[in-house]
Amino acid sequence: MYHSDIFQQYGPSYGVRPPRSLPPNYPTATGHHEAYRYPELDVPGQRYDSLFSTLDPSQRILGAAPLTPLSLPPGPTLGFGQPHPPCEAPRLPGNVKMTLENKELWKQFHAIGTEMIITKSGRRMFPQSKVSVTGLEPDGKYLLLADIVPVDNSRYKWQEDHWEESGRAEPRLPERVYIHPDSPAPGSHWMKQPISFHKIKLTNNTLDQMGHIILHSMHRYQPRFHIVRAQDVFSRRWGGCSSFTFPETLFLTVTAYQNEKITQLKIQTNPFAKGFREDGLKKKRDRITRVKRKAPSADHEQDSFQAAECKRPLYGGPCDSTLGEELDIGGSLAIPLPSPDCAFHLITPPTPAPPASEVPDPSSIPPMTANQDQGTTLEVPQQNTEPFLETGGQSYPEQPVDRASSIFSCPPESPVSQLQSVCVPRSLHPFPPSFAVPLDSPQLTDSQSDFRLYGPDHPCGAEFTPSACAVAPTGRSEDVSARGYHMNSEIRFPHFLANTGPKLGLQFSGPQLQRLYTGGGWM
DNA sequence: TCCACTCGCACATTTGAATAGT
DNA sequence: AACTATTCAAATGTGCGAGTGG
Repeated sequence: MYHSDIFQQYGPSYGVRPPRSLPPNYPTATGHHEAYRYPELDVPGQRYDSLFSTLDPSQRILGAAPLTPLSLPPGPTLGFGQPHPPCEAPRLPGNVKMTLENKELWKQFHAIGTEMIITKSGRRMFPQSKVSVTGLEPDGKYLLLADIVPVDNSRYKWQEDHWEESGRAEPRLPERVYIHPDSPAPGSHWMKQPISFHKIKLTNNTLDQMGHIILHSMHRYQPRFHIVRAQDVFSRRWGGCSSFTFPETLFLTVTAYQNEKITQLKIQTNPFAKGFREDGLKKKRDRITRVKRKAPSADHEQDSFQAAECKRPLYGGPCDSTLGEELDIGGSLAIPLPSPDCAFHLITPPTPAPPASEVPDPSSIPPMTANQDQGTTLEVPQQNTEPFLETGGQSYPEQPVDRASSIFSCPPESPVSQLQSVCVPRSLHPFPPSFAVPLDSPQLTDSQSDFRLYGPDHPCGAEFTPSACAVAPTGRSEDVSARGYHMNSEIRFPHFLANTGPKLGLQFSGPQLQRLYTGGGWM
């Protein structure tokens, strides 16, 4: 049974975190960056207004109540292992662990260079993100969140058979956080079965109001997963949080696949793309069409690829987030199966970012390798931009697969005033060269500058429940979908907490939140 | 001309309502 | 009346390829 069957009253909802202020060395007025910089977004309290300029201010997206005084570790992730400022909640105990469930499939894609299609209307990720969690208190309530942050400060282009940099990255867009629809749920619920984030959708539409995660095309991104102890998504206090990344889930965004191998692998492994498999009707028909339309040489190229690389099964295990179901891998791709350790990297621990002048020479940083023993802690200079995953060969090194050791736990927290202590895997696994994070990537520092949630006052006092602060969702009757909720409807919170310092500004909109609102009340 | 991007298409899967049977 | 199983249509998720625009 899927989670949502159990917690039907909690539809998936999306959150938006206002963009952090840009560091001094972030590209600004040069080149084309400025044109996309949305400078008004830097102004506390107005960051999102430009995104919804066509809406009456009183009806602009919601801003859920002062969700919490805490924040997720900010991006960007300039390479794995880079220290992150903390969430403002204490870390969850070190025995809280997360593993990537379908990592074999992720590895398949990662070995080639994962590409994710992004579309205006939003596209799901494939492979899907599916994780398992252990170490939670069975009766404690937790939220599971996911977000996607840029890995570096570059834009990429596909050159014949590999990716290469083609300039600086587009400015960062407002970051959105996907809240798993089961949230909040007891630890026992999260631990009893794998947790699928398959409903995450990626878009390149900067004006998106559906709550999809907005990304730039031709950029590299890293999904992150966060476990937050809280009574509900609107909790004002978090009881702790931990964040996790899995190196093999790094991907490049595209509007059309560039690497033919990725296309073939997606077709072979994604059930929705069955129609494009060699034995599919569509494939046969299209092949006929192509033969008529194209020069023979093009077909020859296609066939040679199929012959050379697509004629043996990829792997045997489940690869889909369709919980527990084995995927039908009908055919044939001969992408070499790497055997890396896919240990996740706990990115939680953390201290505020130091001044740029304190940034140490990356070369002075001790080498880090994957499969580190649990609990190992390294002293890592702050603001290190050295990638966790060093540049290496095209394939993963052979390493013993050890699930237990792939789980990483942190020792007790040290005072934030002390040198930052970061939990890192002991061994690194190399990305394919095209995916390696350049050592000289400009640093994107984070500043925990305070920002305001919408509205200067919050006349509803401490009551930040929908009944106290929200207005009923709107929606025309003709917009009601067959599935029972209003399309394009929003739930709006007209009242907001006055700014009292750094806050996470989660926002919600769209049918998901309406379902949350109408589906059974609030916890 | 190149290339990133959008859009419509056909196909496969998923979902949920309607119906039949127990 | 309640529950389960089956059927079917609509919704949704795919990659493809033509067309567009910078």
